[in-house]
Amino acid sequence: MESRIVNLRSKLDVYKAMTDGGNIADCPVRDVIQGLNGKWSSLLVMALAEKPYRFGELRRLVPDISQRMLTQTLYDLQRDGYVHREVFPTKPPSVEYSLTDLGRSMFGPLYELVQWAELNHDAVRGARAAFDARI
Amino acid sequence: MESRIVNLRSKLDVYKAMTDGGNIADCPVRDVIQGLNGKWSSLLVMALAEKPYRFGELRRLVPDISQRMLTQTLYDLQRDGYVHREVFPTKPPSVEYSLTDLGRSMFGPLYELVQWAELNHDAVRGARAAFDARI
DNA sequence: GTTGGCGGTCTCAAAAAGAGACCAGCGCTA
DNA sequence: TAGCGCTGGTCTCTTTTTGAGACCGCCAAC
Repeated sequence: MESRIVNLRSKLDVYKAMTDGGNIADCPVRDVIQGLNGKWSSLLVMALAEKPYRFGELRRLVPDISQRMLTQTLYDLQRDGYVHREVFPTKPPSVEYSLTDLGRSMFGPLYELVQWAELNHDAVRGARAAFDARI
Repeated sequence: MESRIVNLRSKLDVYKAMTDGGNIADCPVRDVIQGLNGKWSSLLVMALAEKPYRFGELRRLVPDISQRMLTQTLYDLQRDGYVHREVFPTKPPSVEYSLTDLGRSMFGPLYELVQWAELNHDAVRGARAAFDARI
């Protein structure tokens, strides 16, 4: 099984990849992860993995995002190659956002993490409550 | 294959999990993901997945983290149940941080994402460069 | 006695995020 | 024809988060 091989590989390998062998500050892996760390990035990728959406649709889909942050997060995702932006010359012009191949490829691992969160949010919330009670 | 089943499940399912079926704002999945979104969280989890570390060791291992953020991120990770904090009554007292079972369980999916980043950072950096050149 | 490591806390400045007003262009309605 | 709403944004202002670095008591070695 592939997953077994993965588990047998030293965790050190990946940690080294993340720290670039001492040159921690400008590590490419950290650089990439950083781009996904934003408050809204993963949520928007999850939404666009379902189907392409237009700006206003995303806005209504995620009502607690500000227009400013929606613009900026989509811009960043586009810049990093996860999202494609297409303007249709209708009146008024509409703009559609969709995942690129790279975005879809990244969606795989992200999906795993979200699935883990779905399975374990009770444990996390429990830990949080227990921690807060102990204080 | 499990992964095939995963791919066949509607992406909508997971998106719905992340959006809590309309109650997007207080969604538990988003809540959990949010705790991992910090700038330093994933890096520290990667480090602690290798082996337990003490405060000062982590500080030296990640030289560009401020002491303040190291304290706070470890505190948050501990609160969410990913990290265990143990004080040894030496002189001066030393504090060891290690992953809990929950933390190790979360490390799995996180590892996948980091591995993806390792494989694809060239593509991301390329996309970024192309995007910046086009502007 | 002074220096250094231990694991932090505190303060203040800088950066990022959030709230919401504002914009041009067009279609609809009154 | 005057207003209104929808399109996808930008601009400004305030609040929150992060970063840089001084400071803390304690003890051991020099």
